[in-house]
Amino acid sequence: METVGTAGGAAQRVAEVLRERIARGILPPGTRLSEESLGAGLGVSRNTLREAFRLLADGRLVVHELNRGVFVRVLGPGDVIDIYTVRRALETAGVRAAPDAPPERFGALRQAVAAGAKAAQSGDWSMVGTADLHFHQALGGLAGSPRLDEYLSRLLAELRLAFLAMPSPRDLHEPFLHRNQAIAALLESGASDRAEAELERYLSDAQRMILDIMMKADA
Amino acid sequence: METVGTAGGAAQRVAEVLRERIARGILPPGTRLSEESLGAGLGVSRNTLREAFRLLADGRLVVHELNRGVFVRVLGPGDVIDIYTVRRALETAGVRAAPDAPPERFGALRQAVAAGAKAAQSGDWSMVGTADLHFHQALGGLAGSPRLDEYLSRLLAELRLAFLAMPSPRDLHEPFLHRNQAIAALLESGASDRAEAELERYLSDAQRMILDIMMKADA
DNA sequence: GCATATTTGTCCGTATGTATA
DNA sequence: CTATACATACGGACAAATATG
Repeated sequence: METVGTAGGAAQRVAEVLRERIARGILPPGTRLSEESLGAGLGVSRNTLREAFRLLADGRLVVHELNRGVFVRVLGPGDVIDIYTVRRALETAGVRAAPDAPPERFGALRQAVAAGAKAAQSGDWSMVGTADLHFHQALGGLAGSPRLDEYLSRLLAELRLAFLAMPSPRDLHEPFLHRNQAIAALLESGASDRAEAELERYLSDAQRMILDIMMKADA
Repeated sequence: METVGTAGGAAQRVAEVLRERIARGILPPGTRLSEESLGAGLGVSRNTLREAFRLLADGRLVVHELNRGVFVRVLGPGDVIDIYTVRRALETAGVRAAPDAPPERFGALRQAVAAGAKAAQSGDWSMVGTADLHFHQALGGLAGSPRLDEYLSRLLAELRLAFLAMPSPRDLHEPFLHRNQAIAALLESGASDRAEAELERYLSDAQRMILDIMMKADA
């Protein structure tokens, strides 16, 4: 009698499932995560579920209000500004490390650019969005630092919450497709200084765009 | 009948207590944190303790080995290199933001420098170490980003684990006292470019020193 | 403002699986 | 290889807080 099939701990597994559902928008921001109903659906006890909640809360994907329960996080303008501040720090660190990075690391970059182009051709703008996130994860990855990777990964997972609230994924991601490609080209040609400057502009523009749409939606 | 006196959740309280004990060296790296013995001493159940463990594990202060329990983390050379990579990214981001930072933020900087000087006078080199960490936390704080603050805080808490393994706190911290002061002075005079360069050198030297001592201790 | 129902917070007992002596 | 110790996870219980009427 084994309810679990995989190894690695039940709480982590449950957290991963919930992370996925949140990223997909199945559990939209603001949703309340009831211990009872979710636990029944996932076949785990309340105790295990609570451990999973701690994991998610620490990743900022949910907020834990005392004696009220956990809710999928809703991002405000302040959060977006904050996230972009740290993105700038981490991604530019990766770009600055590019000259000393082993050539293999550029593979992830090329791959993400290719995935973005392919998704755009088939009109799957949601997938363009994930390819964009992969590209920027790869930018940070140039630093070759597991911790930097992890922090950036969390940050981008949070940012996805903002993407979910955007009305038109196409308007959101299309303008940045070729800019990713341009940054990748600059990096491969060894012009990491210009790549960094271009990245800074990219991030500024993207931040402004998200904030604009957010403000409009509030009105 | 309330066992707890404070508000905020038992798990978080327990995690905070353990964090403190780890930072103080009461629970040295490698120590095994038994669910049973600790729970009895803290007056909380295993369930609550397990939730606290998840929190600490996520902060990398303890490692959670499946079916074996949790242990206070022992840092290897790779961890130190990694931590300094991310420190560089986050702290230089703070320094680069200094010109646009409101003047109040420099107060934490001055305060940390003063605390370091005072602790050095009284020969309390452990306190010099914490003042050093406060100073660098304040450097990152110049960016005005809650998330950057949090990531840097975690990072420095981890680094403290390495400090605990160092034989002579004085040799470790004394050489850097005046360098913190110099960086602060450069920042206040508006020369953030030179401050950034100085900070980069600082971090390189500190990293090398810790690694040297670590290698020697292994032999 | 009050009483009730729901939900969370915490603890305990227990069965099962895994690692180690 | 067996036995012991321990972590993992479940389910039930009760208190406390919150939400609802």
